[in-house]
Amino acid sequence: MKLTTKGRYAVLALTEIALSESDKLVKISQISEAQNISSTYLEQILSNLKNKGFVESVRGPNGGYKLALKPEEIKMAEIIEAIEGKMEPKGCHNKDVSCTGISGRCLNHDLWDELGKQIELFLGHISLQDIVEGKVLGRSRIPLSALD
Amino acid sequence: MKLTTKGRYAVLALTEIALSESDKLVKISQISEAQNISSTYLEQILSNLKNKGFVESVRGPNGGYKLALKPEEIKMAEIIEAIEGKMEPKGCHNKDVSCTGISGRCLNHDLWDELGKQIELFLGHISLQDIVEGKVLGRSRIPLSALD
DNA sequence: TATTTCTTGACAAAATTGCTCAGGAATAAT
DNA sequence: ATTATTCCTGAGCAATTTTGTCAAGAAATA
Repeated sequence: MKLTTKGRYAVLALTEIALSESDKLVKISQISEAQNISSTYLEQILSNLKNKGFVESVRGPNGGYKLALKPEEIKMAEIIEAIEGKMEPKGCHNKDVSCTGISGRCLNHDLWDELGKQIELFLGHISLQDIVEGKVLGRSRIPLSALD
Repeated sequence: MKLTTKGRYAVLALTEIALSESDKLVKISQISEAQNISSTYLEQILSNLKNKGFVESVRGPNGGYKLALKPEEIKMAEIIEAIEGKMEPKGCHNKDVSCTGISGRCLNHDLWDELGKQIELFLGHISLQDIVEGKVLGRSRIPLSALD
């Protein structure tokens, strides 16, 4: 799993865009100043977000970015995955040769798989609209109990 | 949040120890060979796990490690936190000056806080015993819905 | 005493992160 | 047409983190 500033900046940038009046273009310089993030770094990120279809851009004076989708349609998991790549908390790195251990199979594989699934479930259910409306706190849940 | 090989190796090592007959000492060389992990690297990790109270050690011929607690008492979150440090997916890095944005406050802070909470909830409910018994798969859950 | 095993700390190669920089291309206002 | 503005792209790079290695030693046992 991976979660770097790049992914967080992406969410932040999209949040800023979502907060502006609909269809009003938001410039990189605005986001950069508002959030105190390097504008050249943001350029990379927004260019990427554009290629992945989250935003549309207009060049030239008074240009900028706007959302290409409705805020309800943009899920956190999609943003992070687009920017950081597939988030699979790599299990045992040697699934080929070893991964045997004393037990004969890799018991940890399941753990990292399921953790990845949990993260994706969580982020996959939080939309940009939820962020804008502040409906995030208190949504995490205790996992299911071990079955007997 | 952080999850590197060090943390995964720690879980793996403890799993190997938990799988051996109770009170039988497990050597680093055994774990190293079984899982194909550098033994000198494992030394660091196990030494750390010992200092944090997860295992006890015996030096000399036929020495090794054994669990200092019952497998049910050792939770994944504790292991990872002991090895990798507090896992707080740092929200906005500038909570002091900026963090204002167009909106006037940092709306993303909640997201990373809650994600951190979700991860800790998940890993805090999976014990070493669960791992040994293979009771991990299928325990992740969909988050709560946004309240209206 | 010799061997085995854990213990500790310093160090280093490799990978990743978090940017900067230099140029370019499109658009709009003049 | 010219100029200013804005997005776009790729290269490169310093700092940090990761993932170890290595050397020296201490405790225990045979």
